[in-house]
Amino acid sequence: MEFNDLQQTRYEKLRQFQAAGIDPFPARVPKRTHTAAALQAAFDALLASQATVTIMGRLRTRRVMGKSSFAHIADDSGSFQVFLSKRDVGDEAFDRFVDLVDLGDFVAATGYVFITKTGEPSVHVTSWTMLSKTLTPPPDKREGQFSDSEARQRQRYIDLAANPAQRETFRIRARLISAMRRYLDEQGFLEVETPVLQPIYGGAAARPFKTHHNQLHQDLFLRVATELYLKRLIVGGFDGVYEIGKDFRNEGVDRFHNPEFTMLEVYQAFADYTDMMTLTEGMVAYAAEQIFGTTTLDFQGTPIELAGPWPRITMRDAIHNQTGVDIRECRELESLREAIREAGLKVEYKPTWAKQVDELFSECVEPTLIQPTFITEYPQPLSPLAKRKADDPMFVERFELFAIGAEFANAFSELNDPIDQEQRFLEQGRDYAAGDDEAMQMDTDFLEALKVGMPPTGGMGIGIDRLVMLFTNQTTIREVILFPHLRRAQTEE
RNA sequence: GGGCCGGUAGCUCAGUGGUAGAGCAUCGGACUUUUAAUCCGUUGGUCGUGGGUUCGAUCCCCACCCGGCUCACCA
Repeated sequence: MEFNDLQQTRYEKLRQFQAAGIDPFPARVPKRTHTAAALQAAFDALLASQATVTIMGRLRTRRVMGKSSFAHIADDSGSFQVFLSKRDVGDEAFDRFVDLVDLGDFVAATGYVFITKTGEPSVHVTSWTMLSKTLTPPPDKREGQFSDSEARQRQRYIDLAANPAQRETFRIRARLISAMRRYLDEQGFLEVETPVLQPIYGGAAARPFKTHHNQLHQDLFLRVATELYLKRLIVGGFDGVYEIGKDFRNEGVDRFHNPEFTMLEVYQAFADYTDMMTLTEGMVAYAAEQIFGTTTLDFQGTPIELAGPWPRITMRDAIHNQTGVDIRECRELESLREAIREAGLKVEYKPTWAKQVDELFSECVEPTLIQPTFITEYPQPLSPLAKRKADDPMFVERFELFAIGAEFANAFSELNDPIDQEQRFLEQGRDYAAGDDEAMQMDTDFLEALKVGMPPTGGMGIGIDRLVMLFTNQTTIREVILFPHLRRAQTEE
């Protein structure tokens, strides 16, 4: 193993521990009586009782003054000051603490609590134990100094260790997922797991990752969505199912996209897309309330109000309000383009009416949606798995949820007519042949399932990572994923 | 993929066509109530990689790698 200068110095201290008969990586650990936070909470009682306490963690700072020393020991809950003196721990133990322990090392300290001259609750140490030697020094004794985003993401373990505040993001992430799971469980939904490796991918407009099963000589795709399997389960008779898991999409990486990301999809029998709106706003508000005790979050200085009901605006109205263009009046590509021209909008031309509507919406409306908003009634060709509106088959019963200018969720009244669904797949196939490499594949087994009969069903998918961004006030998805995708670093030889 | 910006000590960053700088960390010394302790001294670099121009390149030019922002595409 190769060491740099700093690591070499620490390695030599490790050898000195061993020479003194002390294992720098002991298997047995003294019993921890308190975390830093617990010690703080119980401090007054401990001060009165003078009970013996033991805390353990990384040495974060150390101030040596000849024959005594102050230090801070940091654990997952926070940090706590300890005080050592030669008189109390003995010359040998004191010198070892000063000479052989480095910042970042794990140590245990036992003693009794007291308050320093300057009023800081502290542990007066009577003995200490080496728990684990660290060879690589912490980047800086000051928190938050390890700030290079590339280094932080490549070596997340240093980021988390050096920037304890960073751990809070991932605690909130865990609590958010936990809260959503609890909400759905309490409503009677069944959590299920469906295949990640799929012979036919579908359920979203996206390019897949392709892999191969050697023994079966079979190409497989990593799922881009869980939708089509979850709907098969509704066919099977479950009233409500959900899955929280990774989807994989072979696309670019930016502040809203990671090639693998976490999605919640939920399906409810005998329900429609309006029920999904109620479910979505209820679940998100519940999670915020559970985690923060409030439904008002701050995102980059803007208060975001999550308490429902959220505005429900049709795509037609949203576009009309923002641009004056009425997509109901312009039902042909040419007339729509004409209206866009007349309105003086800078919108790229798209090959079909539906895609032109989508472009118009994305450019002119989406960035304006800061507070949670449901946009409803999408053009049918953009929605190959959604049920048509009874009074206007050019549109479907669908909504997407937007906030902070980005899309969060997508939901519809699920198409359960196998004949219509087959036509939609065929239409997708034509799109694919025409060069749309994100179009879905014909899934004949899914059609077989629909032939067996699927009740009217509402379905919804929501991007967990983006929700975590909103909940943790982060502007890039990389900050809410522990190990985001990065290009391979240059080979280090 | 396009445009713009960046990569210098372990970390955070200055800087220059002529021997490479600071703070913190490291190392040595002083110090028994410190608070990112303080004080004195010290070590540490293939200046992202590879070419080119030049007497001389970390600096100028070209290509590439990695990252950030942004545009395009998408949850």
